[in-house]
Amino acid sequence: MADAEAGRPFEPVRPVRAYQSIVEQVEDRVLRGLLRPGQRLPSEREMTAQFGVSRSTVREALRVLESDGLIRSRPGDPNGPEVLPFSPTALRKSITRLVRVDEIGLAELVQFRMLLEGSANLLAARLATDDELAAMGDALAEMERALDRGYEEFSRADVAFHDTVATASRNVLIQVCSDVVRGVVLSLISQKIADAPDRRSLMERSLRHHAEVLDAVRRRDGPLAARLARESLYDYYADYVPEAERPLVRALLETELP
Amino acid sequence: MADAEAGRPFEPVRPVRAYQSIVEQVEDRVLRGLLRPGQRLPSEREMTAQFGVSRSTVREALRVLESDGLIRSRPGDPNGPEVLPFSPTALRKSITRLVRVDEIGLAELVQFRMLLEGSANLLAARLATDDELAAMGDALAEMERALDRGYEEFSRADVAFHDTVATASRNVLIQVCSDVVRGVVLSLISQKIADAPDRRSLMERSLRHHAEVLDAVRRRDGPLAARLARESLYDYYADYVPEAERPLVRALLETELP
DNA sequence: ACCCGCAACTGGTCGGACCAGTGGCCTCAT
DNA sequence: ATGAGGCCACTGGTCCGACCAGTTGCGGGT
Repeated sequence: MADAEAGRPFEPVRPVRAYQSIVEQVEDRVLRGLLRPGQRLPSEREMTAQFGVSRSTVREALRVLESDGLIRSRPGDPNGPEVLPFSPTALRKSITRLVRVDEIGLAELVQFRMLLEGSANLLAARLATDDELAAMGDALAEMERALDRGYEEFSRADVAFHDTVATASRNVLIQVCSDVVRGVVLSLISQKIADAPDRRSLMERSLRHHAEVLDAVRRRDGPLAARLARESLYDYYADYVPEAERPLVRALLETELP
Repeated sequence: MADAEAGRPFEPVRPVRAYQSIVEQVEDRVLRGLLRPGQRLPSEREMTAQFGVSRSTVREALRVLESDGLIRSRPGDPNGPEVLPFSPTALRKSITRLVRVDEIGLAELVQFRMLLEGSANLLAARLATDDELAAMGDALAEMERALDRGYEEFSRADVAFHDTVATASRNVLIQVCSDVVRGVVLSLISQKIADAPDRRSLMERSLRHHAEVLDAVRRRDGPLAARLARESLYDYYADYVPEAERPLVRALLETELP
C-alpha cells in the first residue's frame, strides 16, 4: 500500500480559508446527525467567540451553508440559525442549472423521465404495499374528478400518482430524481398544455394511460407497468419535443422491450 | 387566466437580501451565456462600486457563487474572479449529501447505477459513432493491460470505458448522473476491492463482462448490451451489498428483460 | 536581452458601527 | 389572577475602514 502511494505525486496543498473550515465543521455535524433538523446554531456573535474569527467570516460561512440548504437564518430570531431537514432543493438547483447551461432540451429530459419512471414502476409492481396501491387508486380517482376542474388540479393529482409510485420503488434516488426532473419538465411545458385547446382530450388520454399502468402494477406485472409508463410519458410529451429528436426518445421504447 | 389568479391567495413577500440580488444577477448572466467560462468578474472593490453595496455584501454573494461552483476567486489575481465552466461538482455534492443524510445504502446506489448504465448502453448501442466504439475498445485494452498494474490503473480504465458509453448515449443527464453515482459508489467500496485478496480474479471477470457488453454494443444489440451491463454491475458489487437487500437489486435484473 | 525587485493591485480577515426587525419579559389595566 | 400591551435586549443585514499576505506586471538595473 505504501508502495502504491510512493509512486504517486504529492497532493497539491489547497489553502484552507477560515470560513471554509467553519462550513466543514457545521456540515460535518449536520451530516453525522449531531445537529438535527430543528436544532439551532449559536448566534453569529456567539460563533465569532466560539470559532475565534470575526463576524464577517462567520457570516460568509453561514451564507454558504444557507445556499446549500442546510440552515436558514432569519433576522431577529433570538434562537439563532435553524438546521433544516434535508430537502432536494440543492439537487433541484443543480439539475436546473445543468438543464440551462448545457441547453438540455425537452428530449433528454423526457428520455430521462421515461428511464426513471419506467424503473420506478417496475420496482413498484414488485414492492408496493396495499396502502400504496390504495394511494395510487386515490390519486387516479382524483385525476378523474379533476377532469372538469381544470388542468391545474389534474396536474396536481397526476404528480401525486407519480410520487406514490416513486415512493413504492423503495429507492430514494429514483424518488428524488423523478421529483426534480418532473418539476423541470413541468416548468418547461405545463403552460403550453394548460393553453392547449384540446387539453381536455389530452387529460382523458393521460387518465386512461395511468389506469392501465396502475392495473399492471396491481397485477404485479413489472415489465408491463414499466413499458406502459414509458409509453404514457412519450405519448403525453412527444408533441412538445422537436420532431428531429423524437426518434431518440422513442429509442427507449422500441428497443428495450420485447 | 386572471380568474384563476384571483382565486389563489397572494404570494407571501420574501425579503430580498442585497447579496441575494447580486447572486441572482451574476447567476443569470452566467446561465444566459452573457458571462462565459474563463471570463472574469470585476474585482470585489470594483463590484462594491457597480452594485452600490459594501464589500462584505459583495463577498457574501461571491461565497455563494463559489460554493455553487459558478466562479472561483484566488487572492492576488489581478483579473478578478473567474467564471468556471459547468461542472457537476454541485450535483455531486448534493447527491453525496443525500446519500449521507438519508443513509442511502449501497443497494440503492448500485440499483440506480444499473438503471442508468443499462439505459446508457441501450442508447449507446444505437447511437455510438465509430470513434466512440474505438474509444471503448481502447479503454477495454487498457483495462487488460492494467490487470498486472494493480487495481488503481484498472479502475481508471474502467471509468474511462463507462464514461465513453455514457457519452455515446447522447444524454447529458445520464452522463452526469452516471458519473456522480459511480463516484459515490467507488468512494464507498473501492478500498475494499483494492484490499480484496482475490481482486485479480475480480478484475478478470469484470474485464470479461466488459468485453461482452462492448461486443453487444458493436453488434447494435441494445437490449442485450443493457442486460449485460446490469448483470456486470450486479456481479461486481453484489458481494458488498447487505444480503438482505440483494433481492431488491436483483429485481432490476430478473423482471424487466425477457 | 534578460533577470530581478518593487509597487500596485488582489482577496482574506478583522473590528466596530448602525439599523430594522423579532420575541420574550414585565408592567399595567382589567 | 389574568390578559393585553409596550418596552428592550438581542437578532441578523449592511456598511465602513483597516491591515495582511500573496500575486502580477512593470520598469530599472545588469
